[in-house]
Amino acid sequence: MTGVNPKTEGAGNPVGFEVHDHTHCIGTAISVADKLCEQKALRLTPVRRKTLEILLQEHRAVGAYEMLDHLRQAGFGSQPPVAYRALEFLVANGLAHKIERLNAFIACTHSDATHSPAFLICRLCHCVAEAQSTHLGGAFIDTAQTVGFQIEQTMIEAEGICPSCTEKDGAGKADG
Amino acid sequence: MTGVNPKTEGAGNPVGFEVHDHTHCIGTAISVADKLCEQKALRLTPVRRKTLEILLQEHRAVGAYEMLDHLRQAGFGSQPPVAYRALEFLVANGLAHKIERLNAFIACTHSDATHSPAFLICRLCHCVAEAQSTHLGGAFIDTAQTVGFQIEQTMIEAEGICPSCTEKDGAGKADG
DNA sequence: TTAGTTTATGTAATAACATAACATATTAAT
DNA sequence: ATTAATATGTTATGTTATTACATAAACTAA
Repeated sequence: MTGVNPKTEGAGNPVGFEVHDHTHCIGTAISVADKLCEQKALRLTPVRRKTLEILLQEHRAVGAYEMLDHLRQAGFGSQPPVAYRALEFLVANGLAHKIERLNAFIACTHSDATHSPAFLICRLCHCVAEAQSTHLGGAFIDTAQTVGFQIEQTMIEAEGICPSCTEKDGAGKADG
Repeated sequence: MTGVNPKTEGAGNPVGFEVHDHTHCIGTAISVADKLCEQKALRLTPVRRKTLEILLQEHRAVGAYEMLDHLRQAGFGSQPPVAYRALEFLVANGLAHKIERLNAFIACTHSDATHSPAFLICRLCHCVAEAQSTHLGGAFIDTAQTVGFQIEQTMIEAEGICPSCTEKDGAGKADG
């Protein structure tokens, strides 16, 4: 369904469009989440922690029902709210993001601060990379200010083809 | 459900965050659509035309099932594909956009050319304004190029509070 | 400790959004 | 008129998400 087989991923495999030590990044992210929850007096309960771990392991956008399968296998409840509530908690606290385009969720890779996420979504394999959006083009901000709209949150989702799929798909679509 | 009552809108009412002659803009948009379809040898059939008219009249994001209600009342089929197909046609040909955040559709207000839409979505009344995104911040584009991702389509959806709701909501949240 | 409160989890039921598949009808081309 | 292509109507089903309510665990204040 996604074109990615998460079971074959491991440390050193290419994920998120680049090679990195995946095991390390999971551990780091969990530590960061722990610290954040301690600071904010949030409860990173077993389901929530497990949900975050699954997102980190998969390292791609995971649908709520797919997450539910994982959670059930891990011994948690098997009804939709179990997954939706855990995901909601993670999103609300900046530990994960929802990719609207895919109706799916992904672990945040920049947990250090509140940020406007920007995503690169591969339409072939559904891999997702999170970029630092930092700020939008001035024209957009200007429009908002001119009409008196107060922006609270901005979402940028770019759809296209990831480097891995560009290779598989043939050189015809790449210019280099 | 949406906080907006479309039935009370008319020429001169504030819609899309600013006052304008709504009747005029509907007529213009339909003309543009007619011309575009003629040029591209596309068929703006009765259901499709009616669907576009409804989007233009509402001047806000309309869900597929809400659209279906309208279409049924206008004598068209009453099953989901009727609405989804018409909306798909409009979106595919740049006459409408899907707001992923709301699972809803809105008429395009810049039909003159292919463009990357950017939306301002009011989280209180679900009004939507379309801005010209033109281009994104360089950092984002750079990231894509660096990792070798080929962007095909970009979606920007900003959520916040529209000027109309800012007024109603009290001055507490506004700074002016 | 206990009682009361808040927060989180489990489950059932259902709502909301979307598509597949197939029959019929319309349009365009010959 | 015949054929092919496109569009519509309808049935059925798949997918995503929420409401509502019962139970359990964690916190608070005696």
